[in-house]
Amino acid sequence: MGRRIGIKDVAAAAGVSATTVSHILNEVEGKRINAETRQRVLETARELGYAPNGLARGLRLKRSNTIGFVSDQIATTPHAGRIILGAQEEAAKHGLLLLMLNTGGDPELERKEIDLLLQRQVDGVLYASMYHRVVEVPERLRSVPTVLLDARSDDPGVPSVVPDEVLGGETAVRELVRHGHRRIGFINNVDDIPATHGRLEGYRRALAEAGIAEDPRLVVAETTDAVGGYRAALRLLQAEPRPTALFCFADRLAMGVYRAAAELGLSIPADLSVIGFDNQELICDGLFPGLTTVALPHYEMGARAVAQLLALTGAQDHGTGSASQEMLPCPLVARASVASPPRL
Amino acid sequence: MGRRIGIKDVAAAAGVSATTVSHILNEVEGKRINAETRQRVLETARELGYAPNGLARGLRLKRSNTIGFVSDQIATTPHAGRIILGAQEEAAKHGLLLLMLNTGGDPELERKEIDLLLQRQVDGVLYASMYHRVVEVPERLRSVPTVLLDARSDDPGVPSVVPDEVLGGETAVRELVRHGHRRIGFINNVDDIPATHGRLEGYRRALAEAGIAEDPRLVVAETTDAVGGYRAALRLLQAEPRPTALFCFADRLAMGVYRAAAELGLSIPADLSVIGFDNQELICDGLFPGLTTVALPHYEMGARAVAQLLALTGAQDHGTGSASQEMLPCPLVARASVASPPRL
DNA sequence: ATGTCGTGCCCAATCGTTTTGGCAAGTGAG
DNA sequence: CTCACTTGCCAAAACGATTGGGCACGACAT
Repeated sequence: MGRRIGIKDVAAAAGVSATTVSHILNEVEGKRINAETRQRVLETARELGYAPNGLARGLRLKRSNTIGFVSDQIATTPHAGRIILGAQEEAAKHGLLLLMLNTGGDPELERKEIDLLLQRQVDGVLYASMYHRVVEVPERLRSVPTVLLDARSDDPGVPSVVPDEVLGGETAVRELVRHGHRRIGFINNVDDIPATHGRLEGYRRALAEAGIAEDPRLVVAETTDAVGGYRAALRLLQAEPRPTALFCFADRLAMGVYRAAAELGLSIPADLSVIGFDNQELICDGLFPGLTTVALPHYEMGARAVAQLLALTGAQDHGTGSASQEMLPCPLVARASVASPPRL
Repeated sequence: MGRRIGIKDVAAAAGVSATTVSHILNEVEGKRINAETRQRVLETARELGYAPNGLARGLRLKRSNTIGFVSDQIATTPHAGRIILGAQEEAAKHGLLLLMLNTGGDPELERKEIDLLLQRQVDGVLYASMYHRVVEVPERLRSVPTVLLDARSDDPGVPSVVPDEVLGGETAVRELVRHGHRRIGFINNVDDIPATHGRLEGYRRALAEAGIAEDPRLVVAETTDAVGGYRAALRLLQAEPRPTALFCFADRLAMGVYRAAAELGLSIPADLSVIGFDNQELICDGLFPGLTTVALPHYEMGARAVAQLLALTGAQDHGTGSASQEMLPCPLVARASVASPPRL
């Protein structure tokens, strides 16, 4: 079991000092190296398959080229994988690796785990939430550049990346308006979170923009699951005149809406158009007809968060400088559940 | 911005040498320390909030307390989060952190990323697949303890953790038999992967065990999505006599089965019992009635894989020794889609 | 011959730990 | 008083990289 080969091995093989090897491999400015020597060293390094020891380098440079990914539950929610993926790929582009860590929402555990991260000398931390919400940044993280992911802070000095809920709501409703709908119901969520308020606001803006008066009977709030969607749809579809389209706070609600529509003998999209939110492929593709929806930009959020972190660590000032609370648009994903309203 | 405090700071504050502090904090055997000194050092360490520098320690110990988690696409598939979670939590129990990395199935990228991991001196690698399959272990990983996760190798020397597909199939069909079903259809997958063969084998064993002759017309293979399930169900439910229960290779297929049943005027579970596989909560809870299914033990697989890795690194021999190809059972998750068959 | 300068390389210190092999002081026996 | 032994601690050498400050040598001018 041969020891991993180190810089000294290369130096010895090439007949120079470790210093010189380091200068060459790192292309240090202001150091004069004979072209021939450089060539020789580069070649021996390649032949020997030399790769620097990250720990040693990190120790010396006080940088680990590693960023911590702390999340409450993210690893367990379905679409969250794309956040991780986005972050990981963007990080990889810059030679960074992600140290994953799930707190399960337990503050005690969170404290311990963050300490573990800091011990590992992470260059920065992504503090991610499983759904868009407002959080406090743990005290421990003050000492290291931190970006909030799918979460934001009340302190405007803390950088964050979240979806633009308002614009997302607008996008959904505009799509319905575009197809000619004027009586549009909205099944909202009941929780007091940014998405609830934001999407409602977007719904209203899109209606206003189209010159449609809001009918309060067309907005209901329900628990965000299929049963909630079912109940809400039954209620909404009793209103007179009956709405020709429903905007669901979440795709899961739409599952219930489909069932309600089937029971009422309404065909989607001929009699009723439905649009969701989240773009959970399992649901959207599983329903028939396919559910048109608005996607949360998970991948992009992950990527942007890493980019922000990089900007932060680049700047000397941790915090006030280039920190920004970024909002990403939620794109429409058209499938087959939206059509023109039925002729009366 | 005060420098992080190191072991020397503690030593100075406590009036002893760094050596002594190290001995005390690491509870080194065979070193005699005065009880009073020990107390004093422990206290100053706590007061100062000392935490060892992981990089320095790793460099010295040649262990990074970090394990690499390499996956093809895992971060993007829905239930995969639980694999990560299981691995992460088990790792955390032993003070290990997970370095995440997604190859996207690109071998070139995979090679580069694995090199990155090795540079970081990971203590071991979890090589995970997004679905149970047979893989080759990349050459690069030969130099470090590796465990396959939701994948296995043809080389029996390579340890791995996978779900027990056969037993899972048996579990599903037994549950139907237990409720009195004797005509049980199976909608299988079309791909040539272990799950396809395993679950079919399980189906057969359960039938045999119950003394039911297999009717080839009751087994069909379809693409694993709602549309496939729909088509397959229409076909199966035409057989005479009509099956009273369907076992679906995947929950997604069940979505289509529900639709087909509704169209045929069959009520679930009164007229038709349905059982799925995967336990994708989004689907199982979203369907009405809730889908009884067999769960893939994602969390446990992640945890077991870490445990195996630990066993490997403990043993001196990388490979042949305690390496095992482990199969985990898939537990039944009962909801509301299975009942006794209708009286004829 | 002496001084000056550029070129090409290397020495040694450093990062923060762990660990080996001590050493000084105390204790008890002879 | 000397010797042997224990107790409690510490100095210094790793680990593998980076880097500031050289040093030796040859070329060229004076």
